[in-house]
Amino acid sequence: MSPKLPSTSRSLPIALIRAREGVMAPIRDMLSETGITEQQWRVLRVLSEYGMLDTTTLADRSSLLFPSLTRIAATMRDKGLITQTRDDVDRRRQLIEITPQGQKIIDDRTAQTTQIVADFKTKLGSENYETLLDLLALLDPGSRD
Amino acid sequence: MSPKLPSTSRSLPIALIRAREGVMAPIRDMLSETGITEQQWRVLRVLSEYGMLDTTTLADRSSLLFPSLTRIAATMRDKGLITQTRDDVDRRRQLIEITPQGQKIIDDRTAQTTQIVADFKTKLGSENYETLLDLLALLDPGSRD
DNA sequence: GTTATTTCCTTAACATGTTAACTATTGTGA
DNA sequence: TCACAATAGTTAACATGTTAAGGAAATAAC
Repeated sequence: MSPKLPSTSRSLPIALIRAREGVMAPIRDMLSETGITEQQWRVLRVLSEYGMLDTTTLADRSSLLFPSLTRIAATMRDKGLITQTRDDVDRRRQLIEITPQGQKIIDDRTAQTTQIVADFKTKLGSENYETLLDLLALLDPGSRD
Repeated sequence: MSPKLPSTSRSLPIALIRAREGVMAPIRDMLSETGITEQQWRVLRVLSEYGMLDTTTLADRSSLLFPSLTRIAATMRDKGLITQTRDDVDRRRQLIEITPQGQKIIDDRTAQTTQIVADFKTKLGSENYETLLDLLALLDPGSRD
């Protein structure tokens, strides 16, 4: 006999989407004042943490697909948030770096962002929060099993 | 002193994105043969589970925004996967129902989908799997605290 | 050293995400 | 009943997601 599908209310993909909505809501509220998108914020965060990166590494660490990053980087370059330079050794490669103006966006929102994270930890409890990150990491295709 | 932002490798939004990528990968592989998208699949799943629904309820249960659902429904109607009818009592309201052709897509993939879900349960362990769903539900803005 | 392959990135095309403005229908209050 | 507000959806505009095709530079094969 044919097995039943799980109810959508107990579906892992849908639960992940909804959880993401919940987590992103306050972050989007914060970003709406800055004129940058959630993805642009992610790129700034990664560049701020790791310094100058090539496009491939940046896409990987920002969890963005290549074509998306191409467009996003062009937008951010036009806004003066990043710089793009060719790698002299391997001229296929492109190096991307955050500008002081980009870094300022991060710095100006650090306190708010920290508060948002703290609120979620409180909501879930520190232990649950860490457990959740660990379980999510198990589903990450990029992490080793 | 200004507090430090958490490393992006331990960021909840990014962890949710990556987990979703991992979960959706096999589902997308399955769907690529059918010619429908992940969101269209979700709409079919919800309609199959709940029967005829108005647009608002369908959008909510499918975790789709209104404008997205408007376009998706038009596409699915053209493909013959759903029907759209006006509510005679309240003519603002639109009722959407799955067609036999749409139901067939679900039925033909039930075994595969069930297997994918089973694989994830095995990968995480049944207990962790349920814990994960519970924790994700806590972040869902639609659920009661 | 020239062709084939691979790597890194861009472009294109279509679907969806997101916010805001807009239309049509229904409900309300004076 | 008439102005006003609320509700249900649509449309528009721009950004991103996703897959496929294309282009340029580096590498491998011969």
